[in-house]
Amino acid sequence: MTDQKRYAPIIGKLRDAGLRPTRQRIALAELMFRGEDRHISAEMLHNEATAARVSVSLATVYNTLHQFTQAGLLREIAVEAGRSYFDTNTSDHHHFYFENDGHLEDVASNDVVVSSLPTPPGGAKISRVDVVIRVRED
Amino acid sequence: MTDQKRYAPIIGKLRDAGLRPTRQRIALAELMFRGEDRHISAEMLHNEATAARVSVSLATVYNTLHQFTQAGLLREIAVEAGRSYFDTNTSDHHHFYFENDGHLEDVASNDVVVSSLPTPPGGAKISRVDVVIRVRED
DNA sequence: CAACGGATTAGAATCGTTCTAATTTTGGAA
DNA sequence: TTCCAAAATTAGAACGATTCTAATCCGTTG
Ligand SMILES: [Mn+2]
Ligand SMILES: [Mn+2]
Ligand SMILES: [Zn+2]
Ligand SMILES: [Zn+2]
Repeated sequence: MTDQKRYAPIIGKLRDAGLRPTRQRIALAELMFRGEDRHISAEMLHNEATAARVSVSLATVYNTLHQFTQAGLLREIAVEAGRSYFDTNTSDHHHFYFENDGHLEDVASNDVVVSSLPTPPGGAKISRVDVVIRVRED
Repeated sequence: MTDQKRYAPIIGKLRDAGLRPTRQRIALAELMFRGEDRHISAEMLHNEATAARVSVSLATVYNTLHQFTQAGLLREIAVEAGRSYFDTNTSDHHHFYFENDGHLEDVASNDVVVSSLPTPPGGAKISRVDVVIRVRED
């Protein structure tokens, strides 16, 4: 199987998002979007790329994460000051945050119900509602 | 009126929290807790202290914010990676986050209802539930 | 294949925060 | 009061995550 075929879905995804399918973006997308949904930091992704013998600079990892986010392929989540996570699950859902080790897990979408949202002041429009359930183990 | 009397409530608050009422802690508490509830960053508080001609190092501002948080006088909030806010309102409530200028506002406590919280995996205990309603103006 | 513009890169720079080690202040004991 | 030990403050260095710069590379289009 040629790489062209192997990566056809990802290349299409990138093209649809208006992003050139470069070697780096294809490899990073491959790493992030294969398998299950993930919550990944820039450093984590950079390490994974290195482990997979994909040579990408950290700057490109950041560029790619932000471009993907802007294109709606990822969602950026801030739970602790200092580090951003990027969520490969862009559907409407909420999170457990494990304070012990700082990782995130999805909450099954119907397991949190936010009823009765307030009207934002001054005619502002709601762009997103984030529910973070902070938990501690042991 | 002597300073001793003027600051008596704040000094009591500090003592109750097991913190020595130093000049710096009294001044910072005075700045933060007078007036309405606030969502303030370390840099903002340091600037306010400077403007009020209170000489405090930035390190002490950070120390104080963390000590107050640990003592339950403040609550730390992360809405964007890179910067922490400290909330003088420690009661159970949620927030609007204005993406335009990055400021926070309280949501009247009964205006958000989170019904049916999920059980955390692996016997973890919920320590807090944060709801952030991201809004955009204009 | 040429060429233009977008993408990548190494490394420097920036930013918020934390750390270090020296100095000052506090509160209690004598 | 005076003295001391512990706690608090501080300047500045260090840190970790992220962003910037400006040189080089590569994808696309003609
Ligand atoms: Mn970002
Ligand atoms: Mn903190
Ligand atoms: Zn998620
Ligand atoms: Zn608040």
